[in-house]
Amino acid sequence: MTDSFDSSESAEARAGSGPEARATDVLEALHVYSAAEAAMRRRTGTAMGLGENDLLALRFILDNHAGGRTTASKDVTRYLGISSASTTVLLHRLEKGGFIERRPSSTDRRSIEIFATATAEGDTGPMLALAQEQMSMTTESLTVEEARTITKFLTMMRKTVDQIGHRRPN
Amino acid sequence: MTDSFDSSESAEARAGSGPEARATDVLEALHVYSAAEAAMRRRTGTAMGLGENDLLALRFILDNHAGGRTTASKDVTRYLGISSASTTVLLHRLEKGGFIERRPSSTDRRSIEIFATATAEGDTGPMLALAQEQMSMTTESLTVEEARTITKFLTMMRKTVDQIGHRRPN
DNA sequence: CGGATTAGCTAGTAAAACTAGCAAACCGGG
DNA sequence: CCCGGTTTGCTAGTTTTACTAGCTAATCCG
Repeated sequence: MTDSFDSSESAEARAGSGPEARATDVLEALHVYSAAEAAMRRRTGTAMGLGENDLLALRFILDNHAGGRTTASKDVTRYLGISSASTTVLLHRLEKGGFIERRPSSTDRRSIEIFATATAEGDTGPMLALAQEQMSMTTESLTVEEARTITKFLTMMRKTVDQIGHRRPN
Repeated sequence: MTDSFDSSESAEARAGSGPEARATDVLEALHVYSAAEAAMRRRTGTAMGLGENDLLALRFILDNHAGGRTTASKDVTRYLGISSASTTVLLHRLEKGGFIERRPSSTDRRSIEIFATATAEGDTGPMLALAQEQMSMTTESLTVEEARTITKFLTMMRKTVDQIGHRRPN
């Protein structure tokens, strides 16, 4: 699938060359990674009848659940960057599929609280957990220094990216 | 938009705590960045009448062009991981928009060669270049050491991710 | 209290992917 | 040489999924 993306090896191959080449290498590696991740999500998603955004939303909800946080519709909306209407339909889709439950919030009667079902934990969980675990193994091989560098870099890049092309849905 | 992703600040805030916390911080930062990038691509794309995959394809073609390689329909198909039918329509869309030209291949008469037009270079270029430039500025502030660390990490992660989804959860 | 804002929903529309299936060109064994 | 199998790109019709517009109910705040 993405195995045919020829440019991928060049960044690694050049990973120790001239000073100007570095910056583009990083960008290219980042870009290649993004493509690989999207492809992975597509594989995983279609394998269990979910779209890319459905999967992202589900992971988001599971992550929140694991962290003891409840998730609301608006959170998903903001996380995915789609409209609130799309989010409604997406959540109904996940509910009908038996992955989540929607209960009215106890504190805000306009809002809903989203819970992942046992199905989502047991069926999706392993699937995502496997990915998560393999990725964790990679990150845990990093030194403290390296981890800090990478985290700082990614946060910087996120802020940069957030400022490109301003638009506000809903 | 993604500025409201509440979990985002935690990775940065914790970026100096325990050694085990680092690994998850890196993963979280990576996730958050991915979401931000996808949102950015969505914004940029709709701002110039192109979808996410259109933009990815165009960048792929421009990259190939810059590297002296010609692009065929099948290459785009494999790169994006979509069906050949979708690729056909996508390319026709880009052609009608004046971003690419499709010429019959000289060596294989079934195949076509895709060329980016001056419009794509001059019109899309700046748009993408702006993003690229801003991101470049970020990457260029890195030291050699940091750049190497990040590139190595991203490449490792890509390899990990490439192996996910070719397996069965049950 | 009363206007403004926020959360979620419905309805209808548009974009973009999919499947199925086709014609032309290419490749390779007999 | 030639005939079956494969590859490339295409059309047609369908499905998925996000969008816009606009609504109701709840909450916030001056």
